[in-house]
Amino acid sequence: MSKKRGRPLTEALTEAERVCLSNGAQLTELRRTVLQLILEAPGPLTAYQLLDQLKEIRKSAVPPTVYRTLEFLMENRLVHKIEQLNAFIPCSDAHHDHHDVQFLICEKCGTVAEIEDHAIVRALAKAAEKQGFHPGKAVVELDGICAACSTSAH
Amino acid sequence: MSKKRGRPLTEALTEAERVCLSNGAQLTELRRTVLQLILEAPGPLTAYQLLDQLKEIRKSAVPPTVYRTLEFLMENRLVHKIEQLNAFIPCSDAHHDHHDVQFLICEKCGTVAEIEDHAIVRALAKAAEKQGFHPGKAVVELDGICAACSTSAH
DNA sequence: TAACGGATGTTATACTATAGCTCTTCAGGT
DNA sequence: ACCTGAAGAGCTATAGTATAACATCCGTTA
Repeated sequence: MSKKRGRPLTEALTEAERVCLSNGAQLTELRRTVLQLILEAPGPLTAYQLLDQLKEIRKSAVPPTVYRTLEFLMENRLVHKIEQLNAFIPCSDAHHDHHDVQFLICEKCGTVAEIEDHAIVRALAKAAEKQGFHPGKAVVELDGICAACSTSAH
Repeated sequence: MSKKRGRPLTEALTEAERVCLSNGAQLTELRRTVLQLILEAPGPLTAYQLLDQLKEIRKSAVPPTVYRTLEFLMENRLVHKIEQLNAFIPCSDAHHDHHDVQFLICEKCGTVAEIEDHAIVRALAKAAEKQGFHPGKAVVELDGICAACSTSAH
């Protein structure tokens, strides 16, 4: 799994603080800790992987602790859930529309890339309209092999 | 939940038989029964809902029974899993490319419509190519309100 | 100080899915 | 007829994912 992240950790956390403030929400120590674990991970983390790590820091952590925290972080657009994996990744950009994002899941290395492709969004909207369907959130997850894994020959 | 289905039950089952044969697979009584339950349902069924129904017919049914059967039915393109719901629906058309299908999930009535929109497929392929990503299967699930629910005013 | 709302603690349980081994059946080769 | 191998199904146990419901703590404000 590649360790590359778009932003340094502290910058991402500061940004998260700002986002929460502007949403009238508080990034408490627990929430900040969980977000940090997700940011530091080389790939998607399941709730229970997160729980195991969290327990080392916060003895009282149990499943509801992490699920509640994840719910908060998702509401505030700081993390995404990957439905196929039951796992969570940091949101790469708090500014884009949280509902119109797509994921590229590499079956080799396990990394998940987040993209925001407007052609896809438009195609989805148009297809929905054709059916008289009023769309809310879209789940778009592509499985395959990422660029790095397909060039490195094995 | 609307009860409308595209095809009569027996026709769908006959077609399923044909598909399995041409895949060198056998639609056994168990598999046929499970498929029929899914076809008759007004909406998506979870594995355990299916299990409960199956138990009334086949006393020996346990979770692996239904999961194995579902795996078979998915491999043979007879059912789809809706990732967001952990639930299963019949495939509306065994002929289309099983990987390039999209779902419209109504939050009001719970029905799921299956579509095959080539503009979406093309947009996905293009976006993947931009990233050097080699796509396999795509999960595309749109949440929203279906035409029927948005016209009937409530 | 009382009342409240948000955050977290705590216990229990519900729901989803798979591992791994056994047993039967049936087709194909001898 | 006999052996064998592969597919299907039975069976037990357990792993993994998620939520309900109620208790407690704490800071703000009426």
